[in-house]
Amino acid sequence: MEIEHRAKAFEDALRRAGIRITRQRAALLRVLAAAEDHPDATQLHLRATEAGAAVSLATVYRTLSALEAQGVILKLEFEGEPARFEPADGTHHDHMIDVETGEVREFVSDRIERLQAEIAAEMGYEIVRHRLELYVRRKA
Amino acid sequence: MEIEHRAKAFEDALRRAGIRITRQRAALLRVLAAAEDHPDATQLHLRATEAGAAVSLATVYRTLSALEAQGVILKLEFEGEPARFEPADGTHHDHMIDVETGEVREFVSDRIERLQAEIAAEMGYEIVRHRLELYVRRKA
DNA sequence: ATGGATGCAAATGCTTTGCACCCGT
DNA sequence: ACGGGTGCAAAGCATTTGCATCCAT
Repeated sequence: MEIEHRAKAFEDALRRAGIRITRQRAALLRVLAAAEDHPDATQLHLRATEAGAAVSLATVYRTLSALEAQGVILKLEFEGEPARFEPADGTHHDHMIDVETGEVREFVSDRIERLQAEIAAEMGYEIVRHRLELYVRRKA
Repeated sequence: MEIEHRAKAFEDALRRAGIRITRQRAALLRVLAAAEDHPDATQLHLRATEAGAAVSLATVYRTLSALEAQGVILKLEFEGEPARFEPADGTHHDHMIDVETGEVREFVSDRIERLQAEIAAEMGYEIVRHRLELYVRRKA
């Protein structure tokens, strides 16, 4: 199954970094692996709890930090809401947020990526990371 | 002088919106009009205080909200720091943050703007606002 | 004069942390 | 067994808010 496989991949990444796989971390990894949306810490806490794995909110935060440090997940900070998280599945993408519904959609644009790099280079910099968010409304 | 002129323009915008120009607001407008950088609420509070105009931090926040609502200033929310503010001088631009020094530089790219609009349109949306930040490092 | 604006301190919301106990390796 | 991990409650930070007082219009 897809989710289990993904969860295992996460575990391996952590183990490689010398991080212990505890009951609560395993639970969170499974929840994250199953996430189709972009849940925040509280939602992850809730999902883990509903799945029968008691985890404290503090541990959720601590685990998310560790996962982010390992590059296993990405932290998304949209305007005016708690941070959300998504599994880092390798392919970089940016986000489009429907301001009406809150729905988040992903998109990629090689051309924009290239332009960003060009602009930075022209000013004597190289890009470490970037953030591009489009707050949109469904067209009439 | 440049700064006074800018500050007056801010006052007019507020008066037009039926907002009273109090001593503390006038002081903050002057501080904002003089800001070359991108100060946060605490820095603005400090500057107003140093300039001899006592303003409470709560009022700084309340005034910043009002100014933002009038479109007179823009709120910038970079990663991992308190919100910063900049006077809205009409021309839209994005930001490049030097991760080493914290320095913020502005840039514009019509091409990126256009591509963003295209992408949104293709997906059936129109852009309400967007946020593009490049976290960069000086090139070797 | 009168309703919006201010100051203070308390409250909020998200996130982090100190500490004593626990458990994965 | 031992050192990292956990839970709990308390602390931290940026920001907001209730309320009594004040002042711009």
